[in-house]
Amino acid sequence: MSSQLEEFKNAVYYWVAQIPKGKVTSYGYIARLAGYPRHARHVSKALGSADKSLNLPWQRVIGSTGKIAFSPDSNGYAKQVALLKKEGVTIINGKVNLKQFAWQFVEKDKSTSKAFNPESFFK
DNA sequence: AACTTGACTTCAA
DNA sequence: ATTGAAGCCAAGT
Repeated sequence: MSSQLEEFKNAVYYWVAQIPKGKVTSYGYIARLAGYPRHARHVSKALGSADKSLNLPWQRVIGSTGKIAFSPDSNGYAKQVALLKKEGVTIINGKVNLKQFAWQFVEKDKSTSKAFNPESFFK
């Protein structure tokens, strides 16, 4: 059996992997999709401990206000900005214009929502 | 057991 | 638009 922590991580990784190239979303949003509301801070922790072989687009996860979560002088900050710019996302003063780049997982199309089922993605 | 620490969020000045 | 306090919660000291 897998620990609850693994469940959480897998769910987070799954949803982060769904973010389309050139779009961004927030830690809190991922937490909700994963089924763990109020765990935004743990999403960042999970990403930090994610295996690099998963090739997760971690750079597409930012703060709820569109701000890069890393400290501006940090190493990760520069890396994240570079990666985002590379895929067409514009960053102004450390922030992304959410009106333009925010990703929302919309389930209005119920017929395809089945394709996005974390349960079947792992294992 | 008590306190600190985050790649967070929300709300009120 | 900015800032700061408070709320959040699992992990680490």
